[in-house]
Amino acid sequence: MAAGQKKFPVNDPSKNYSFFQDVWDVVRQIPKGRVTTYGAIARYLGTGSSARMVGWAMNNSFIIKPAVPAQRVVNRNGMLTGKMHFNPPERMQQLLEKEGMIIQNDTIQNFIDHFWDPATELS
DNA sequence: AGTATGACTCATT
DNA sequence: AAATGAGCCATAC
Repeated sequence: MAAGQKKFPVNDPSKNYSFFQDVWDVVRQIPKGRVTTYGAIARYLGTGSSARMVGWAMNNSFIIKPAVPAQRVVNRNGMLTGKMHFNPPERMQQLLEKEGMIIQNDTIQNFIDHFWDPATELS
Protein backbone atom coordinates (compact mmCIF):
# COMPACT_ATOMS: atom_id res chain seq x y z
CA MET A 1 0.00 0.00 0.00
CA ALA A 2 1.21 3.45 -0.86
CA ALA A 3 2.66 5.76 1.73
CA GLY A 4 0.15 7.97 3.40
CA GLN A 5 -2.58 5.57 2.49
CA LYS A 6 -3.28 3.70 5.63
CA LYS A 7 -5.33 0.64 5.91
CA PHE A 8 -8.73 1.31 7.29
CA PRO A 9 -8.86 0.61 10.99
CA VAL A 10 -10.47 -2.58 12.03
CA ASN A 11 -12.83 -2.80 14.92
CA ASP A 12 -11.08 -2.29 18.18
CA PRO A 13 -13.07 -3.74 21.06
CA SER A 14 -11.04 -1.68 23.49
CA LYS A 15 -12.47 1.57 22.22
CA ASN A 16 -15.71 2.88 20.94
CA TYR A 17 -14.85 2.99 17.31
CA SER A 18 -17.48 3.82 14.76
CA PHE A 19 -18.16 0.75 12.70
CA PHE A 20 -20.33 2.74 10.37
CA GLN A 21 -17.56 5.18 9.62
CA ASP A 22 -15.32 2.32 8.57
CA VAL A 23 -17.96 0.95 6.27
CA TRP A 24 -18.62 4.29 4.66
CA ASP A 25 -14.92 4.91 4.14
CA VAL A 26 -14.58 1.62 2.33
CA VAL A 27 -17.69 2.10 0.21
CA ARG A 28 -16.46 5.51 -0.90
CA GLN A 29 -13.33 3.79 -2.27
CA ILE A 30 -15.32 1.64 -4.67
CA PRO A 31 -14.35 2.78 -8.17
CA LYS A 32 -17.06 3.86 -10.53
CA GLY A 33 -18.31 0.94 -12.54
CA ARG A 34 -17.34 -1.58 -9.88
CA VAL A 35 -19.37 -3.16 -7.11
CA THR A 36 -18.74 -5.13 -3.97
CA THR A 37 -20.70 -7.12 -1.45
CA TYR A 38 -21.75 -6.74 2.16
CA GLY A 39 -19.80 -9.81 3.10
CA ALA A 40 -16.62 -8.59 1.41
CA ILE A 41 -16.74 -5.36 3.35
CA ALA A 42 -17.50 -7.15 6.59
CA ARG A 43 -14.59 -9.50 6.05
CA TYR A 44 -12.28 -6.64 5.23
CA LEU A 45 -13.18 -4.86 8.43
CA GLY A 46 -12.68 -8.09 10.34
CA THR A 47 -14.57 -11.31 10.66
CA GLY A 48 -15.82 -10.04 13.99
CA SER A 49 -18.25 -7.97 12.03
CA SER A 50 -21.20 -9.38 10.26
CA ALA A 51 -22.57 -8.58 6.85
CA ARG A 52 -25.85 -7.56 8.44
CA MET A 53 -24.15 -4.63 10.07
CA VAL A 54 -22.82 -3.46 6.73
CA GLY A 55 -26.37 -3.36 5.48
CA TRP A 56 -27.28 -1.42 8.56
CA ALA A 57 -24.56 1.08 7.83
CA MET A 58 -25.95 1.52 4.34
CA ASN A 59 -29.35 2.21 5.78
CA ASN A 60 -27.82 5.07 7.71
CA SER A 61 -25.59 6.20 4.86
CA PHE A 62 -28.21 8.49 3.41
CA ILE A 63 -27.86 10.96 6.24
CA ILE A 64 -24.13 11.55 5.98
CA LYS A 65 -21.80 13.51 3.75
CA PRO A 66 -20.07 13.14 1.51
CA ALA A 67 -22.59 10.83 0.00
CA VAL A 68 -21.87 7.13 0.02
CA PRO A 69 -22.36 5.28 -3.30
CA ALA A 70 -24.56 2.71 -1.64
CA GLN A 71 -25.75 1.46 -5.02
CA ARG A 72 -22.36 -0.17 -5.50
CA VAL A 73 -22.96 -2.53 -2.61
CA VAL A 74 -25.05 -5.57 -3.37
CA ASN A 75 -25.40 -9.03 -1.92
CA ARG A 76 -23.07 -11.85 -2.85
CA ASN A 77 -25.21 -12.89 -5.81
CA GLY A 78 -25.05 -9.44 -7.38
CA MET A 79 -28.67 -8.88 -6.51
CA LEU A 80 -29.94 -5.41 -5.67
CA THR A 81 -31.46 -6.45 -2.40
CA GLY A 82 -31.34 -2.95 -1.02
CA LYS A 83 -33.06 -1.15 -3.85
CA MET A 84 -36.25 -0.73 -1.90
CA HIS A 85 -34.41 1.53 0.49
CA PHE A 86 -33.52 3.99 -2.21
CA ASN A 87 -35.56 7.00 -3.11
CA PRO A 88 -37.18 6.04 -5.31
CA PRO A 89 -36.32 2.32 -5.44
CA GLU A 90 -35.58 2.47 -9.15
CA ARG A 91 -32.74 4.88 -8.50
CA MET A 92 -30.32 2.19 -7.43
CA GLN A 93 -30.58 0.34 -10.71
CA GLN A 94 -30.51 3.53 -12.72
CA LEU A 95 -27.33 4.68 -11.05
CA LEU A 96 -25.64 1.35 -11.68
CA GLU A 97 -26.72 1.24 -15.30
CA LYS A 98 -25.38 4.72 -15.71
CA GLU A 99 -22.05 3.42 -14.48
CA GLY A 100 -22.02 0.70 -17.08
CA MET A 101 -23.73 -2.21 -15.35
CA ILE A 102 -26.29 -4.35 -17.01
CA ILE A 103 -29.07 -5.32 -14.67
CA GLN A 104 -31.79 -7.86 -15.20
CA ASN A 105 -34.25 -9.08 -12.64
CA ASP A 106 -32.58 -6.95 -9.96
CA THR A 107 -29.35 -8.83 -10.60
CA ILE A 108 -26.13 -7.42 -12.02
CA GLN A 109 -25.11 -9.33 -15.11
CA ASN A 110 -21.50 -10.47 -15.25
CA PHE A 111 -21.33 -9.53 -11.62
CA ILE A 112 -18.04 -11.32 -11.15
CA ASP A 113 -16.42 -9.10 -13.77
CA HIS A 114 -17.43 -5.98 -11.88
CA PHE A 115 -16.70 -7.32 -8.42
CA TRP A 116 -14.32 -5.22 -6.37
CA ASP A 117 -12.93 -6.83 -3.26
CA PRO A 118 -11.55 -4.36 -0.71
CA ALA A 119 -9.45 -7.10 0.83
CA THR A 120 -7.46 -7.51 -2.38
CA GLU A 121 -7.84 -4.06 -3.94
CA LEU A 122 -7.00 -2.02 -0.87
CA SER A 123 -4.91 -4.57 0.99
C1' DA B 1 -32.75 -5.02 30.48
C1' DG B 2 -34.61 -8.43 27.34
C1' DT B 3 -36.50 -9.29 22.82
C1' DA B 4 -36.97 -8.46 18.01
C1' DT B 5 -35.23 -7.14 13.70
C1' DG B 6 -32.42 -6.67 9.63
C1' DA B 7 -29.77 -3.68 2.41
C1' DC B 8 -26.26 -11.02 4.83
C1' DT B 9 -23.82 -15.43 4.48
C1' DC B 10 -22.63 -20.03 5.24
C1' DA B 11 -23.40 -24.90 6.45
C1' DT B 12 -26.55 -28.40 6.70
C1' DT B 13 -30.57 -31.06 5.31
C1' DA C 1 -31.25 -27.67 -6.17
C1' DA C 2 -34.15 -25.61 -2.81
C1' DA C 3 -35.30 -24.97 1.93
C1' DT C 4 -33.86 -24.45 6.68
C1' DG C 5 -31.15 -23.10 10.70
C1' DA C 6 -27.68 -20.73 12.76
C1' DG C 7 -24.20 -17.01 13.37
C1' DC C 8 -23.65 -12.37 13.20
C1' DC C 9 -24.06 -7.65 16.40
C1' DA C 10 -25.66 -2.76 16.44
C1' DT C 11 -30.16 -0.34 16.97
C1' DA C 12 -35.11 -0.04 18.22
C1' DC C 13 -38.66 -0.65 21.33
